[in-house]
Amino acid sequence: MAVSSTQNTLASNRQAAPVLSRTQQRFERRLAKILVHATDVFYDKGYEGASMRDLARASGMSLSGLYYYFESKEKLLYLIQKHTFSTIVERLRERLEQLSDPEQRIRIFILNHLEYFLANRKAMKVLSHEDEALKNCFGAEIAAIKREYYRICVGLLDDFKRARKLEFSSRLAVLSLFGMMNWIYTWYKPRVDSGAEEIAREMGDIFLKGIGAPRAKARKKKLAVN
Amino acid sequence: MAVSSTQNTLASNRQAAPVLSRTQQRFERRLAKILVHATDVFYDKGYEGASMRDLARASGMSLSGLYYYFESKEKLLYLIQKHTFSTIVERLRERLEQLSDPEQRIRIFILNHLEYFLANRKAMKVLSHEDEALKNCFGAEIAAIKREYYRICVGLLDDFKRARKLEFSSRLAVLSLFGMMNWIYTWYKPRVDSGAEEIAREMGDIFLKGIGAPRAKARKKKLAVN
DNA sequence: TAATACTTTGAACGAACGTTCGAACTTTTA
DNA sequence: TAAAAGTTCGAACGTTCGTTCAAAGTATTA
Repeated sequence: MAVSSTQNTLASNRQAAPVLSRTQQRFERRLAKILVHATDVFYDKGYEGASMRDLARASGMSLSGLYYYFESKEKLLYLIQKHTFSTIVERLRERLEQLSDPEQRIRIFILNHLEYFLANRKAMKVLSHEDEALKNCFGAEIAAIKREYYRICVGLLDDFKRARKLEFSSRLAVLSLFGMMNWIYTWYKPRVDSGAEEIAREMGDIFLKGIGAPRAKARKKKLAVN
Repeated sequence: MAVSSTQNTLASNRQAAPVLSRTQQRFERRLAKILVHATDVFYDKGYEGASMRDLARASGMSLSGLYYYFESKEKLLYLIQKHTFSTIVERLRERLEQLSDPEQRIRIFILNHLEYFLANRKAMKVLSHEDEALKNCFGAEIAAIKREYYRICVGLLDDFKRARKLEFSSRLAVLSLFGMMNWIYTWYKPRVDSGAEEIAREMGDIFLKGIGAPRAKARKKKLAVN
C-alpha cells in the first residue's frame, strides 16, 4: 500500500464511501495509534522541540518506520490538528441542532469546548499552542477550520445580542471567551480543579453576565476625577 | 570584562549600588539591544525554532560574538522573560499604591496588564508562549514571579469579594481573566483592534459584571427539563 | 607609547536534526 | 505454495544545531 493520500485519512470526510479494505482499515488504525503517541510527545516537548526520534520511541517503532505512515513531521502535526479540530466542530454542530434558545446555545458552545478540551487535553494543547507551526497549505487548512469555528461563535453571540437587545463588540467578546477557555491548558490540574461541566457553568456565568447585564454608566468619569 | 554574573543584569534589582563603570554601562546597553532583537526572532519563530545563527543575524553580530554577552540560548530567554515580567509587576505595584477602591484596583490591574502587553507585544508573547521552555533554576525563577503576580491578582479579587459580599472561586476567576488577557497575543491586530484603554475597559466590564452580579438561580434545572 | 582590559571573530567541534532507501520481513492474494 | 502487496528496519545522507576557543581587533589605562 502506497503512503496514504490526503483523502479519507482518519475517516474525517463526511460524504460517501467509507469502504476500506481490511488492510486500509489496519493502516488507519495504526496511524491513529501513532497520532496518539505523537500527541503525547508534542504535548510534552512542543512541535519544534520534539524530534522524529522521540516520536519513534514513543510509538515503539523505528524512525524510518514512521515514514511509512506519513511523509513528514509537519504532516503529522497537521493530521493531529485536523482531526482534533474537525471533531470538536462536528460535535458542536450536533449539539447545536437540538437547541434554539440563544443563551442555551452559547452555554452548550462553552460546554462542548471545555468537555472536549478536558477529555483531550493533550491534543487540544497541541492545537492551541502550535497554532503557527504549520506553514502554507497545511496551515491554511487548519486556519480555515478555525475561522469556521470562530464564525459559529460570532453567530451565536449575534443571536444572543438580538434576542436581548444588547450592544457590544462580538469580536472582542468571542476572543475573550476563547481566551478564557483555551488558556485552561496552561493551568488545569485534574486533581485540583473541577470537571468540565462545573467549569463550563462558572465560565458561562462570568461570560454571560459579563456581556448580558446593562453596562454601568458614567462611573468612570467620576472616579477619574478623584 | 568577564561575562556578567546573574546580578544586576538589566539593572532589575531594586537594592543599592547602581554604580556601573562606563564599560559596564556599555555592556548592559549592548546586551539590552541584543535582547530586543532576540525578542523579535523568538516572537517570529518561537524559542525552539529560533537558532543562535538567526539571533546573530538579527543582532548584526557574529555567532560567537553573542556568547560574550550571555552564556547560552536558555539564559537569553531567561533574561528576556525576567526583565519583561519584573517590569510589569513593578509598574503594577506603583499603580496599585495609589488606589484603594477594590473595583478600581482590579480595573487598574487589567489596564496595566493590557497596556504593557500591547506596548511590548513581542516580549509578552515570548513570555506567555514560551512558558515551559526554561528548565530547572531559570524556569523556577520565572515561575516564582508568575506565582507572585498571580497572588497579587487573587488578593485583589478577594478584597473585591469581601467588599461586595460575593461568593465565587477566586482561582477560576483569576485564571479566566488571565486567559482573556493573555490570549490577546494570538489575535490582536493594531490596524483592526482598539487600544489598550478601550480593550481594558471592555474586558473589565465583562469580567467585573461577570463576577459581580448575583448569580442567576434555579434556571438551569428548569431548562434541563425541557 | 606600551601595556592592559575589553570586544569581536572565523573556524571548528560533536551531536542531533528530518529524511531517504534498499533490503528484509510479514501478510494477503492467486 | 508461489507471487504480490504491504510493512518494518538499520544505516546512512547532508544539514543544522548550540557551543567553544585561540587569535585578532579595539578601547582604556598607566
